[in-house]
Amino acid sequence: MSKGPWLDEDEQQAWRSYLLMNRTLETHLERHLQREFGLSKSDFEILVNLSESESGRMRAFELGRATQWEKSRMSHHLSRMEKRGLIRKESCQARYPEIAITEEGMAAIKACAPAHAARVREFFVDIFGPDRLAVLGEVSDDIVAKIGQHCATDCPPEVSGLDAT
Amino acid sequence: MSKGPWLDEDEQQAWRSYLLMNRTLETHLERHLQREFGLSKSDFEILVNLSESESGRMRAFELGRATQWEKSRMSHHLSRMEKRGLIRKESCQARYPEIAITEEGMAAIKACAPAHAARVREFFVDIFGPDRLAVLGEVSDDIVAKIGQHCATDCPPEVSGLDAT
DNA sequence: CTCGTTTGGTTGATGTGTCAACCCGGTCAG
DNA sequence: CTGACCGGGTTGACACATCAACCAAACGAG
Repeated sequence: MSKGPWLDEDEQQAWRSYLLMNRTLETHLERHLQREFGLSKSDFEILVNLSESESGRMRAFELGRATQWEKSRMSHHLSRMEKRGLIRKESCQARYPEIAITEEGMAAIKACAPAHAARVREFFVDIFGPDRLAVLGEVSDDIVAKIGQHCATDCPPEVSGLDAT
Repeated sequence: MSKGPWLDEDEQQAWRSYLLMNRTLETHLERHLQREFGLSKSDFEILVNLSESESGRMRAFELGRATQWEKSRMSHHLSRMEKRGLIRKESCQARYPEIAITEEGMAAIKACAPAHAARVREFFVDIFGPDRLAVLGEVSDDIVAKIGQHCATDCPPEVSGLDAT
């Protein structure tokens, strides 16, 4: 009953440790971000990308590429962020609007970035240490690559497109 | 500008690889679960716990301890799962209801577990390999411990309890 | 006994993610 | 020109998570 694809004890155990660590770390980081600065992880991600871009403005689908979000999620979230004054949708002359970070958004991310980085260092980077961290990075890339190649052949994202025909 | 708590290039890079891997793996696993078996990760987690218990029945707060969910999340989710027929709340003679897995729930998890395990193996366990996996498990436990101890001293979960005084 | 607290659990409001459907402007085949 | 089909983006409905407030039984000290 354990020959198939099953995980043995050790594997099971490591996998569960990993899952728990993940959840714990994620919630820890997000709670601090939220409580101290009123930003969600999602807000943070968007603001990081915008603030790192030269002009402080990007097209929505560039953000989508960078964050790997679905376009509808992006659209919803950007609307909410605009309502909160963190970004602005600028319709300039081009046919698609650009997303620009506002003063307020810039201030928000500058305020929270150091504390956030410090936490990542304290609870992740420093516990791994340089060597193991490097290994983790490599393995992570391998996993992403493997899933990517798997999906390329196996799960073309819901093509069958017939709209309303 | 990089002396404070800041992350250097390599650290930054590893951390981002890790984040991406995480998201990718999680969404990959969850999509398959959802599409092939109609279960969310949350459903899966509950059903795993119930099906692993001797009697197939647990109190809600035991599930809470096992999954680390907030009690309100648990309550909401159990209600939805009951509506879908995956579990049952049995009010027997004790004052608090027990959560029991149904035939249908049992069938669902038995159906999806092998495929799920196979994916975890293919995209995670086998890519790490036994040694690195073991290391990851240890580091994960360390991180959880560190966050735990940090929170014990630093962030007692919002005590101030005054109800409506 | 009675009041205050703790424990286990529910509820409702709100914010967020996902899916499917749709819209609109280009592009390309015929 | 017409009509299929993109790519980029929005919308609405729904599932889900979180928070705060609440409820009821059990416990403990006075």
